Amino acid sequence: MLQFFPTKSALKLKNLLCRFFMGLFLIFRVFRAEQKFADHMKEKNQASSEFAKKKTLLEQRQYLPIFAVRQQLLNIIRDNNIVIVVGETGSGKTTQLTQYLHEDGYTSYGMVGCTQPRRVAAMSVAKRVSEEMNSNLGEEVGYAIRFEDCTSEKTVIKYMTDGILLRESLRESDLDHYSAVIMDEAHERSLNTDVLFGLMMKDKRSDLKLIVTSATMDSDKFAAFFGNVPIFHIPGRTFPVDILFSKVPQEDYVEAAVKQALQIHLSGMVGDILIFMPGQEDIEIVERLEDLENAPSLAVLPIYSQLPSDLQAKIFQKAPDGVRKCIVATNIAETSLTVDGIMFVVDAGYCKLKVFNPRIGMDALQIYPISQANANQRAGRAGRTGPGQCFRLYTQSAFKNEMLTTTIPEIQRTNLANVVLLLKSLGVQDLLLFHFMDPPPEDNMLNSMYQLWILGALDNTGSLTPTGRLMVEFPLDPALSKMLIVSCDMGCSADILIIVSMLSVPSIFYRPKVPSIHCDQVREKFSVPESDHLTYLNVYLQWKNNNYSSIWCNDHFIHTKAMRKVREVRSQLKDIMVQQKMNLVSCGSDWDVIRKCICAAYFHQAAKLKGIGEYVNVRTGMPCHLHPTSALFGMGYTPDYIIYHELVMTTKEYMQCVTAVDGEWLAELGPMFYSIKHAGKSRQVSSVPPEFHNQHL
DNA sequence: GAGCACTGC
Repeated sequence: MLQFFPTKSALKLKNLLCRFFMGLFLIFRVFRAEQKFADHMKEKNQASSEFAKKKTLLEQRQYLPIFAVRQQLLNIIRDNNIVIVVGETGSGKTTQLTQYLHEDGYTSYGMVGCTQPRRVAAMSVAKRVSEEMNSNLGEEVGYAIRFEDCTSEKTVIKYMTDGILLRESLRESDLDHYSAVIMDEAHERSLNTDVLFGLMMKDKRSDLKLIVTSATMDSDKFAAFFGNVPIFHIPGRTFPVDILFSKVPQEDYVEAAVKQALQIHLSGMVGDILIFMPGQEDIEIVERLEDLENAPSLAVLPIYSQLPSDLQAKIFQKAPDGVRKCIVATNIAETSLTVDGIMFVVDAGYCKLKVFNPRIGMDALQIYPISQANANQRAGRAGRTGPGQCFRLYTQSAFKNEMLTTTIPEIQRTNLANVVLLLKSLGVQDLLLFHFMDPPPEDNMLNSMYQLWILGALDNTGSLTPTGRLMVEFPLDPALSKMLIVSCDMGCSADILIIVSMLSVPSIFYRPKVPSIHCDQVREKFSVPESDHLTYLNVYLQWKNNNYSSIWCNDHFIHTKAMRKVREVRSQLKDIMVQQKMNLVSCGSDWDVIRKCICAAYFHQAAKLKGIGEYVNVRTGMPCHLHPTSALFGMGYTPDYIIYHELVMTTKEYMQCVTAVDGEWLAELGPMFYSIKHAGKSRQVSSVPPEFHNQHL
């Protein structure tokens, strides 16, 4: 790095230059107006500073490991339509590959597209590359993420999230605008990446170059999937990390992690510590590390996605001199954010995963051992600024014999209703024959098709109905799209639009670590006793009445960031509704209409009261519980029938976001499920035998 | 009377 000190000779030089420019100034003044001169100097200064910047950027580019193999890489891409690139951390693949293809002429007949699994990555990489190419962001180099299209007609290099490319392929299936597509970080195997993989194999243009980047572990599998295509290896530039395994299995990983961190801290070695924990709860326990009096000058900083952003920012701030940072993180720190200065990683070896069970239509959020790939990624976090150490709180044999090499891809453990709808709209006839790299369980596919049939998106032959076609337009789960579509006929679309937007954003309510009665009292002000959905509507309307104020949010224990996102989602959905000529009307204060509309899209997720505060699933008979955050919880108001938005298994089977409905609505709106049984005076809704359902699969 | 890893359109 260059440093400038105002020495004597430098001051002399400055004086000389000043005189020189003063002289110039006087001469110019004779011929030109002052303003013109100023403009000229401005331009000149800009040009020279840009030259300096360009030079250093060019030098930086040439210093990257990928530069040494540039020509080889371009040759192999020229000779093959699909190439797997293994690019280690720090190789420069993400910023350079696109530019090399541009320099090699690929942008003369189409764009070079590059997908990223995360929005921030797409934005920041595009910014960097536009600087390296000496152009303004959004011109030659641009990016596109949800809610933000920063590209123009000039754009030749386009970074985007994988979801954007997937949506684009809906509109033009052969990706005509592109001459080359790079799917970066494909080893993360996001749902969108996996669907794109299959589509790329289905009917790929013969002149489209596809470059898939992967980690070493998956490269052979990737190459085989795409038809034994070549693998190209780019070395990385990171520092070595010593890996130390636990000699014996640890019973309590929280305690073990705290002990290990303390040992590092007291050993006198310099550098910050990063501890990986599975969830928020464990992180809060580890924080008590700070209380240990014998640990001087240690700053314990938690980080997880639900943490308010001002507290999140703390991990990036420099600690005071002599203070060591000890960051306690979920797997958010594995890929999503990078902290410099980490020399030690303490890895508990667990993470939380959401796994979908199609048989009962329920997600289970559970703690699982991480995979070897995760473990290596975590260890790598210690080697970014210098040589590091990674302490694994599990044995070497556990690593080798008990951990999977890679994590089970999302497509095999998630509800596929959305994927099925998307593929159907792309004209994929038999989904079970679709070319997935790792096919999802058949049960899962059939269940999703069944759910789409219930919602009227698929007909009895399994083809897309007009309703289904309309549902594809919305970036929503099928039941939510359905609710929006139905609401137009029921005259409450403006209200449902808000509810759908609220449901598309996680965690609206903020609960402080030390729970206060005040917080609960404030919350009760919004509560609509018969419905969480209506409670959400209420919150949004009140926020709107308070001019979308963030102070109002803070005063009412509501996440401002989440509410802003709700507003964005609402506006995007509204645009689609207008475009699809769907009418936007509010039913005002007639909230029964809204409840009925919710019922029309969620009748398949209903529960019946059985005992005090106990519910059973109407279809499966499985006991389900109201979640304690529900407006209906412990209110003494227990309706006979409710529908739920989501069923999640944590410590119990919990229904999240519920609304009271009339039993008769269920029979009326979901006749394929329910019939009214007349038993004396009272009428009961009963489930239609399941054999009936199977006729349609 | 519970507690929610992370993404994305």
